[in-house]
Amino acid sequence: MTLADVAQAAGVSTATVSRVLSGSRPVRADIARQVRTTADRLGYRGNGIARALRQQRTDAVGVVVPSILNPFFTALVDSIEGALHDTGKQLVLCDSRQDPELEAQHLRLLVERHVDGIVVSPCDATASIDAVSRTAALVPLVQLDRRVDVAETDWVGLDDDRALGIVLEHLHARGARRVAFVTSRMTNSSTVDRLRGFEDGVRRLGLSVVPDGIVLDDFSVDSGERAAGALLDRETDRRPDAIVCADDLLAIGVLRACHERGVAVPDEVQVTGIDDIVFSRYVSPRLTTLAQPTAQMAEEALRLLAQRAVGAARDAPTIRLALRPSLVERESTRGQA
Amino acid sequence: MTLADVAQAAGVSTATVSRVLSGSRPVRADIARQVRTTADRLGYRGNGIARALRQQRTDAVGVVVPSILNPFFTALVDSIEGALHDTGKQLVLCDSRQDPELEAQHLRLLVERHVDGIVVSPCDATASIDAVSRTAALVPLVQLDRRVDVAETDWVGLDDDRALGIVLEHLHARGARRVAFVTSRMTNSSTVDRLRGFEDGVRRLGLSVVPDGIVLDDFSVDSGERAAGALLDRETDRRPDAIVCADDLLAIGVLRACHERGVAVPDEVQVTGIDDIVFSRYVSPRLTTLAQPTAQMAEEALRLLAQRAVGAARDAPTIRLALRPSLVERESTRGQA
DNA sequence: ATGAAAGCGCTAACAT
DNA sequence: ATGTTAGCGCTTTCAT
Repeated sequence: MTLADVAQAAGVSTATVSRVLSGSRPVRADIARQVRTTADRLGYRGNGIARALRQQRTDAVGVVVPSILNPFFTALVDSIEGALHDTGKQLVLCDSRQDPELEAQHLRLLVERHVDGIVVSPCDATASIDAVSRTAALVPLVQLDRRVDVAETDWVGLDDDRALGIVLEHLHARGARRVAFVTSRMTNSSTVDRLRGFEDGVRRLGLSVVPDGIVLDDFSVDSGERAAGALLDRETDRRPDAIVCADDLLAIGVLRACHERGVAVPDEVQVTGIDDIVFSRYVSPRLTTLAQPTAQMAEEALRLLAQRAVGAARDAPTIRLALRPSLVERESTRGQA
Repeated sequence: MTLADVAQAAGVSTATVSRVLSGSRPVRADIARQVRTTADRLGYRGNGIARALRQQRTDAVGVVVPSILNPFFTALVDSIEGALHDTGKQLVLCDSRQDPELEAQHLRLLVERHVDGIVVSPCDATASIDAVSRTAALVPLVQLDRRVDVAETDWVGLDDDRALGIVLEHLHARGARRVAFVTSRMTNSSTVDRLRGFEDGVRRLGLSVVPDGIVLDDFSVDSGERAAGALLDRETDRRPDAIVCADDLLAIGVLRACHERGVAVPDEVQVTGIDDIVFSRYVSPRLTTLAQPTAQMAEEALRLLAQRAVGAARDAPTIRLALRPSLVERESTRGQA
């Protein structure tokens, strides 16, 4: 069942059928109707592969994330899928499982698949450099959230410096003075930027960091729980009065550790996260956190991709779009003083 | 940069280059080496679109889920992505947002994209029938988790009858006698099957259901919280001593409602979920639930798809694979009596 | 073992 | 406004 079959059955040329079905050029109304009826009757479907080969465009975009199981990336993928669908494109989803090799392999496959563009959140700030820059040389590519510092690609993400500033100002205004920071190992850009933002904010606001107050593990509930354990099981004067977390998973772990020890949140210790994942609203106490504008991030990323797709802007200067986070005040920090 | 370019540069025919790079037929060792070197030097990439057109195979599988934001489907998609990658295929992800129209549109696009197969969890037991059966007539298709009852497709999912049986036996053994069931509206197959399983189990074990003890809303934390509110804010003798939930989101909402009211779990009320989403381990008390074997489900689904792909089994009798859930005992039900 | 050439199904340039 | 035809890049007969 091909265009040619429809053309023959309708007694017209393949070009006419193509024009009718794609609407690419005007066709006499009665012929158009006739073609459409015939196509319908035969159950003609169209072949996106043949079209893609001819048009050099697949209407597919590849997305590579470190872990779809991380609720933040789930939300991001959801936003991207929605935005893509609005423009008639589809999403090829790849999970790098935090493995640079697997990530590189996925990128290679996406290039072979000739996707129209690639959105990637590189799992490792250094180990991902090669694959990302090689790929960017072949296909429009935009980095989202995490990035590697190679000059030649656009990036959309959170303004991490400002993010930590907002959190620390909030905590400071609510009476916090001796803080701790629970984060992941410094293998990705978000982590690095957030640590810098934390240190800048501490200095600026005249806060102090408790001894061994910066704990590095990975983005998971369990490691948040461990980290908080270490911060809470010590003499009162070395305990923090606020624990800032680099993401919500860690913060939820911290809340669990507090609950376990009967440490009152927010009265004894205030706790904050980043991302505003769905579950941050459902823990007790509900988590104060910084929401990432995932819908806007997705939209901007795809806009940049589309821009690079047209030859003109192919080697325009690259853009870094740092979006503003918004504080979601809930119950794990104190009310207005 | 095409095969022809490589062929010319290496001084051989395109056929030879193709044979070398795909390994489809033996080629003299020195020529092979020469071809590979040339391809490397030129940075030749290969064009999956052209290959797909010629081979009538895209190495892509479409996946359509009701909502990627539901952690159960996230886990399922993750499992599918992993299993696909192991077989060199990629995943085209579509979210129907619980909308049968959107779902139908996604299915149509996947057919046009000529994916090798489709895995779908239909969002509506009746409204999805048309699109699913039409699609199944054109492409190998397997239903996963939810299904519509059309004869012509394979299905892989949980043994829902048995699932509720296991839960109720567990609760009964732990002293529960007057139970309630919190579930979603009867618009999808899982829901229908689970309700039947619940009613069968109640009868078999001689349990009683409290008045208005079956609450229908949707699969969300908020609706679980509402439902539990209605069950708990009543005279003691009309309260359930166990609340069975049709998924973990509902159960987490129920736990919140209990916490809010100071109702002790599991001492006053026992609570169970289904799915074993990641967060069920991180609520307080940790949730007793029924784990779905998502990895196995994904694997079986893809196996069935591959089977249908070969012409032979194209119209073999359809298969329904009901997998056995496993109980994960945590803190929201009582210990061994 | 290698090459020549057909053709997968479509669109777009060109001709009428 | 419509038809004819080349060709997107690859794999796979078929012939040698």
